[in-house]
Amino acid sequence: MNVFWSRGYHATALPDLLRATKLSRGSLYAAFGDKHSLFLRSLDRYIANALTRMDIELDPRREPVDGLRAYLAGYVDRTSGANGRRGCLLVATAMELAGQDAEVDRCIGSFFKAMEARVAHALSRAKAAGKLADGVEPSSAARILVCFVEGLRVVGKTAPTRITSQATVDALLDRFIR
Amino acid sequence: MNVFWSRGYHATALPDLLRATKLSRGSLYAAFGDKHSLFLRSLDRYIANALTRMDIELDPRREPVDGLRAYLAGYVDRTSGANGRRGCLLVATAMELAGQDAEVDRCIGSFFKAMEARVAHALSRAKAAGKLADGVEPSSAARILVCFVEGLRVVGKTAPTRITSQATVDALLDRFIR
DNA sequence: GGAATTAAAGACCATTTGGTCTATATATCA
DNA sequence: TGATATATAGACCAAATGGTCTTTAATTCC
Repeated sequence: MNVFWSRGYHATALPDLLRATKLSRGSLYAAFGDKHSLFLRSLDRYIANALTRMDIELDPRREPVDGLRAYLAGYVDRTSGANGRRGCLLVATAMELAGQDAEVDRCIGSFFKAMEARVAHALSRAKAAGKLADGVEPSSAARILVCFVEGLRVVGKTAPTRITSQATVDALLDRFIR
Repeated sequence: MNVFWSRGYHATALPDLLRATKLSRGSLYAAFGDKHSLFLRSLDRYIANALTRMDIELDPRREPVDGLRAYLAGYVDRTSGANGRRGCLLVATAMELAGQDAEVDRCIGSFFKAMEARVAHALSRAKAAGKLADGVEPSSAARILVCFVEGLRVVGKTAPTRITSQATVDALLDRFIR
């Protein structure tokens, strides 16, 4: 997973994968079939990680606003410094392969939907608790947040400065939270 | 430019470029040096197009809020349907090459700064005209908008539905405009 | 210990990659 | 028309690509 993450699909060559998996050529093909299948497994794993992380951050037993703060703080972290420069396997794959690989399309599309649903759920709990600013509607606000964090990852590739990311996140949240 | 735009740097092979430019191998190398230089020229052109488009949309002689609406409408358009699926050369390049190609880093970093500056300028004019919601600060709001639109491009790769994009943009603008 | 299974190393393959070079055709200009 | 410059087509190149296969080593099981 890590190799694809750092370099992208096309830029990752077989030797890179062999080095990373410490497998021989034969064993790698016996275990995973081919490069594409291995990539799909990596992507699945990456997505599963992201989703479980969100489930922790946005746990229904926590204060929803705290959860959203934690969720966004995670993105600040992942778009700062070396993490930022490394980028995001999901966004990179979306830009590199979406529209040309049906399987990838499915994975990524469903991930964005799942993420949006989780954020929307947290937002509606926040709304029920009277913590949302007037006129904020959870579902569209969730879509805004999803776009925003993915955009952060893009901008974070070239300008991964923690303080401005954090300030930007705070400013955004400020428009939604009472 | 169009070939790189549709397929990305690594996925674009020499034959693709020959077909697109209608040049022979020899002529292409005589004219552009190599694949990398040609790519850089494409990227420059793409960026120049984007910047002049923004200069029109956010023209200081127009109402700043109208300008911002036009600017965002452009992104709705570019992230919907076939346009959305095609994606964005800039975002794709950021994810594919940033951090591995100094020239690309420079181009993209300066583009984001330029875009942010233009948006910030429009926002501060809007603020001066009393059109901004309380507590909105132009520079951080500009950063938010830049991240948001770039995120739209990412999400638009797999879910390029115009109505939801438009609704999301409207909902976001609603948090900033009085 | 010895047979059988498993995995590692890497030779090997066809194809494709980016890039060069030569031979031919086309256009330019005196 | 005839000499010269220009651009074409495409042969050609070494290197790298993803993928297979055989040979050798290590492990497992009886």
